[in-house]
Amino acid sequence: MEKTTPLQERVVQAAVKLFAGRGFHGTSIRAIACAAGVSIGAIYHHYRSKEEVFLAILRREYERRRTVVEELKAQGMAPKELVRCVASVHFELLDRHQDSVKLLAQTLPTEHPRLQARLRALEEEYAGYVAELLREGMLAAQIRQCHALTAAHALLGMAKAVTARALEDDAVGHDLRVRGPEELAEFAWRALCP
Amino acid sequence: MEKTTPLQERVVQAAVKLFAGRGFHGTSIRAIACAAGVSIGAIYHHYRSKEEVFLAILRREYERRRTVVEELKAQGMAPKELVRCVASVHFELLDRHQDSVKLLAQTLPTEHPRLQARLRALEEEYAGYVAELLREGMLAAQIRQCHALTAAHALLGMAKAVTARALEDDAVGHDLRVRGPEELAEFAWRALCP
Amino acid sequence: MEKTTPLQERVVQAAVKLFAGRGFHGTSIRAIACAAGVSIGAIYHHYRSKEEVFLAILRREYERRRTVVEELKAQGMAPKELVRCVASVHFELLDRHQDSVKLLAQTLPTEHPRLQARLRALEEEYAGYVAELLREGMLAAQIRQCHALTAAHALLGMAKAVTARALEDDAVGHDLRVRGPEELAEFAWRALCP
Amino acid sequence: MEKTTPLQERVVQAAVKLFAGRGFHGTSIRAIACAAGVSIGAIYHHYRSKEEVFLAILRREYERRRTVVEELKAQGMAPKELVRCVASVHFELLDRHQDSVKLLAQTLPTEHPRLQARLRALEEEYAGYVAELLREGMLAAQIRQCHALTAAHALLGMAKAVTARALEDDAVGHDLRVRGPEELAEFAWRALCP
DNA sequence: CATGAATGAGACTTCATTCAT
DNA sequence: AATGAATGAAGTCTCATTCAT
Repeated sequence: MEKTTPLQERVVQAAVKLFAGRGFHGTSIRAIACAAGVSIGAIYHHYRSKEEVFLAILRREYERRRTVVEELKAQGMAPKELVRCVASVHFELLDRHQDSVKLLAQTLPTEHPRLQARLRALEEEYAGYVAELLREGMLAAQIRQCHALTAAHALLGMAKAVTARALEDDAVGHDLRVRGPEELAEFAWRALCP
Repeated sequence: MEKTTPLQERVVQAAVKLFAGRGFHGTSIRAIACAAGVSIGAIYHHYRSKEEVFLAILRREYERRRTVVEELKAQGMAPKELVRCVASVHFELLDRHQDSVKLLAQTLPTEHPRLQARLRALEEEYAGYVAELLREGMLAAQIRQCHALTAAHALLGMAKAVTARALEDDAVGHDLRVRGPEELAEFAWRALCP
Repeated sequence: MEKTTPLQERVVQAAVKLFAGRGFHGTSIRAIACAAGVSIGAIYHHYRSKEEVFLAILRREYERRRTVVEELKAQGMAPKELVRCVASVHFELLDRHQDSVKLLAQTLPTEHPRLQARLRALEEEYAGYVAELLREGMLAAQIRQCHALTAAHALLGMAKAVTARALEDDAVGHDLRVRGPEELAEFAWRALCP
Repeated sequence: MEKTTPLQERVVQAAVKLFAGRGFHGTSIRAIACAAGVSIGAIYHHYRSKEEVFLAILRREYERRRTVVEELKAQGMAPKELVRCVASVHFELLDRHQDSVKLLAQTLPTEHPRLQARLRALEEEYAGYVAELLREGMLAAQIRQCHALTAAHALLGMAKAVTARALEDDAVGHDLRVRGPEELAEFAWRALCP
């Protein structure tokens, strides 16, 4: 685990909020420094570049999601239930981590040319993790035989899209924040049940 | 229908390729002008800003997708089949329009702060169209009762994610370009069948 | 006298209004063409450049002012009265030619580097004309002995400044449009009476 | 009092010279940066925009003129003498601050559409200050009853025009630089004496 | 460790002007 | 005569990053 200083914590928190609201390019280092109440130089002491700040955040978020699922698994949750959780884990985190959920739902590798490869690797890593879960489920005959990685991407893609829509502040958004998790879990389960 | 001059056609074609490869921010107007073999001024003669070029492209692409589905519907295709098509329409277009497919699979409203609302509206419009298809399917008892708009976003999100992955130039990508359409259609159909 | 086609008339009228409101640089040829309801090309048929349009207007305005004074002189008005008129001639024209008065009151040779010399020449020409009037007044002992060109510039400068202020749409502006001419004439006369 | 860094001082000095010579639009930020021997970014570090540089200069110049008059007043100079000074203060400053005198003599609110209001406010503020001087003079019966603000604008307008002419590098200009102050003071005094 | 002034490349955009039709 | 699409130079401004203090 990365050790983070209090300053890093402040930077990350400010950055998450800004990146989520205005995207990678819409957020300047200066804005982050300002929002975090630290100097520009201080950020460059801890991160090589703006891109590194961005990546550090995404890494942490994907890690967080894996941890949630890993704990459920450790508690003996069955694969068929895990699939539902993967689908709705964004929603579970919505209350306490709205900004980071928004960031994840709104980030695509295209966000920055030079970052493409690394962002993709991050997504692929998480998709690979989910695919592995699916394979275990297939072995346990709790999930239908299918192309695990495709299914993983489909699963994550749908979760991302619905979450993004749920974050809108309109009638549909409000509705989705209530019914989204269940709808999504149901959707996922039906698509993957044997 | 928008009439497009030959120059506009050249601009759009160059822009699609660049936006798809390097994203909105990674693509400069100069690069587009260069690639299209026109002057910078000529682009601004036809489009108010870089954002307008981007929007014009996306509008056209969504329009194209709607047209494809609309034609199938006109030929009498049943809702249960239409759902499969919506899921795999990106793949249908892959051969002739690789760049635009890539662009659509890689674009999120966050791409540009000032564009967010309009990009979202575009996505929402298409999602609304798909939701309407689903509702018709429900009436015909060919699709299970569900929250149509959520299902539409889920459907499109999964298609987007899988397509994006399929566009990668690695083993999985190649594999997906072959098996993706069927997997996706199956995934969608299972999730939505009565 | 320059002959002007109807098209030129439309161009000049539109240009005066725009130049007066937004200055030389704030006014584009396109805006003029648009406001005049003619094509850009048409403007370039009649004027070599935007600068020529601007100069044509200023020439016409200075000419107009000279004509007004010249007519009064032809009617036998005494030098001491003419001085008052020169001071307030802007106001005389205010009702029918608000835009051009505004333009003249707000234009300085600095408006455009490449125009400086020619604008200055125009101002100098008019100042020279006024200086000549003053010299005639001195000969007739109706005006005190003074450095005529200095006095002319002072006279025109004060008229310009007060007119500019009078054109503002506030309480002082309204007040000045009523009392300005008399105040100005009095000011000028006291400064120049023997 | 605004504290100015050495860099700001260099920027302002270069900017004054350029603005005076080529006007606001004829002077590019790049040219200022070049002439000041600083980077473009450095200018934007200290000023929000080119307009702010321009305004900062004008503010300083008007301030300087007020200070000159204020000091004379503090030394007990009578209103009737102060009027003469206000008229010729530009000339007093000519030796040491030729560029800024030129700038002031050649600047009108129209210089830039978006700046109009603020430039006008600056002029109006100074005119208001002069009007107040005139009112004090009227109370002391050293200046004739008149509309103070009109008189102030007239006074400043004439000073501006004569100064501008004096700055020309021809015979008249040379002549005016010698006789201008006295002529102007005389002109002003006659126009305003009881 | 921390600061923030300074850098300068590069982005978007405007606009006077030209020229084929 | 008239049109307006096309040009491309030039302008303002932003921003990631560096470095002396």
